[in-house]
Amino acid sequence: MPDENRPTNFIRQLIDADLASGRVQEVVTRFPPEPNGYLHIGHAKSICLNFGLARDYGGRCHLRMDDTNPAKEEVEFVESIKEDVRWLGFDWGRHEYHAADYFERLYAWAEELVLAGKAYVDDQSADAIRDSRGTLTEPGRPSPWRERSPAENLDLFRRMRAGEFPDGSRTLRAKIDMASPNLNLRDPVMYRIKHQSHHRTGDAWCIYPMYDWAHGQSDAIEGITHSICTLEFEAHRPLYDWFLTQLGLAHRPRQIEFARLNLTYTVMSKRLLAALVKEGLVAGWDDPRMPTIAGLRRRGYPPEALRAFAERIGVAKADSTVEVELLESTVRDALNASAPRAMCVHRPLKVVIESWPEGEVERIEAPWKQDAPEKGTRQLPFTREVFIERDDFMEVPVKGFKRLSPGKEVRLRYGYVVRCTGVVKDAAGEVVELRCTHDPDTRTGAPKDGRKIGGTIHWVSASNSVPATLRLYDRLFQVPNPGAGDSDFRTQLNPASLAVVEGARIEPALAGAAPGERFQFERKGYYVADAKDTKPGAPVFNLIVSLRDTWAKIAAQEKQ
RNA sequence: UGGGGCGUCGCCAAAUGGUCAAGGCACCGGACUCUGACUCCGGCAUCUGUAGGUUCGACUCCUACCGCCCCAGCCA
Repeated sequence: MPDENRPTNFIRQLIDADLASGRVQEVVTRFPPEPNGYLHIGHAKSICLNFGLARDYGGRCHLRMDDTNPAKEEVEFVESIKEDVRWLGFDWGRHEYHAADYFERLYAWAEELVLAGKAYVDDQSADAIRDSRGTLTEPGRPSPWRERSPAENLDLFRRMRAGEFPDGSRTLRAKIDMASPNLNLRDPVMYRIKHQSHHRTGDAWCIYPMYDWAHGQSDAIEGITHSICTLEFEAHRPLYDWFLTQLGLAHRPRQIEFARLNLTYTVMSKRLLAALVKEGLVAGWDDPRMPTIAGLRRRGYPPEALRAFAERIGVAKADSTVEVELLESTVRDALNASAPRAMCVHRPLKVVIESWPEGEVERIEAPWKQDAPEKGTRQLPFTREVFIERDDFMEVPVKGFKRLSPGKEVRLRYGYVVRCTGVVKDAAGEVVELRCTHDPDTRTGAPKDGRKIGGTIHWVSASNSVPATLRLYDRLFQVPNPGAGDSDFRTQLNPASLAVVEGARIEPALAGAAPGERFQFERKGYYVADAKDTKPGAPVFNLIVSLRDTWAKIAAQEKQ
């Protein structure tokens, strides 16, 4: 039964009604991707919806490869799809199916329709079929082959299957209504001839079923109760139902349509995503800037964040575009709860603490996560020379600046309060080093005299830190709706979507980060050790999402 | 244009004839803070595409209009 705490939606209400009326006794859904590309976050919405419904209603969700077009599908995609669904946290158990496994059954049903005079073999070319389909306002014209006898149709259809005819020479069409205002009902094609081997059935077939003919029947075979798909299939529903009715199948799945996900600053179509990859605009399907599940995984997004996101955006029928900020907020939420904290200086500025004895190292024990003592601690070596963030020093501080500037104090997180006593510049006038003194009484608490320390900044030991490569990712596009109208999304790419920082310094405890391990680099953002490129001794971290930065916002407003 | 859908706060999205126009994100204040993070407090639609109508009462029913999306693949 539905969970009272979960937001309702129209699909749950339909299911509730079906259950209440006794139309169905259980809930069986399916996620039916075509294995012709990588899954993206829009698919994640559908996966969470279908598997989530099955989970909440104590039913089941099937994973079905909708592989009816051998020209586009590959096993590589089948594998990536399974990996992605699993990674998202869903389990289809033994219910993995392929539309291709139903080819024989579908064929037999097609013969039934032929015999019943409800389908016919059409010898027209694709062009001729298009020309006779009519337009939005004019009815179509019947094919000259529409009135063939069932016997002749059966013979022809069998010979189609036997491979007697070349590609495109004939089709099997449902005999419905060439004057229907719904174009999908104007004798839709059920089978086309394609002498092409299929990733699953090999060369067993040279005719392949169309989506409309395969989908509803596949649903029926599997006992699907609610066949959930996106809005563009709404006009196909009468056809979906027509086939089921003609076949007189006992089990009647019900098709329900919902609005697909759109995200700002993102493209979601497989075509555009493929173009980004093919044209080398990104580094591959799993480039961390891609909205593919593989890309988001490599980026470091935790699967629970994607699930929470799906929950937060809801399900409805109105076309909508969700702001990426909502996704980012969900990711921060998940990571804030789980990620250990650590320190990483992105653009190091050397600080010499003149009051600290040369060569002395104090090992400071700091928690991995302050509110989660069970996560343990790590040691921070405090030394005479440390690095701080260049941005955390201003020679002439603007108003409101709480970090370091000449004569002022800041706390080095988990360490001491230091005061800036000098600034060293190079010939060009660039600040290259700071001189400071520390207050030895401030290691564990506030200064004895009660003076307030406004800011705390992160730091690493100069001698006991490790260099790391940082990959700072930002949105791939600089416009909210790339490709809108007749614009070319290629011209809207964000040139700063990837910035590589080579000279960053991380605390020593981070040196051995395992690929895929996530951290919050305090005051900066959440990072993940890159799954492919991070190596012992040469760590590479990807920015998952930055921390909210109120100061940056204030500073930006001051500027205007 | 024929058919099918959809229009509630900047973005999502509840509400299914009875003072309830939820909630989240964003945004704006403020508190707290050894992360300018997190957390916390407060603000944010007299109004539900528009115009009429029905009703004691309408976001929810009716009518008309306006706007947006989908359909003319032997793609899914």
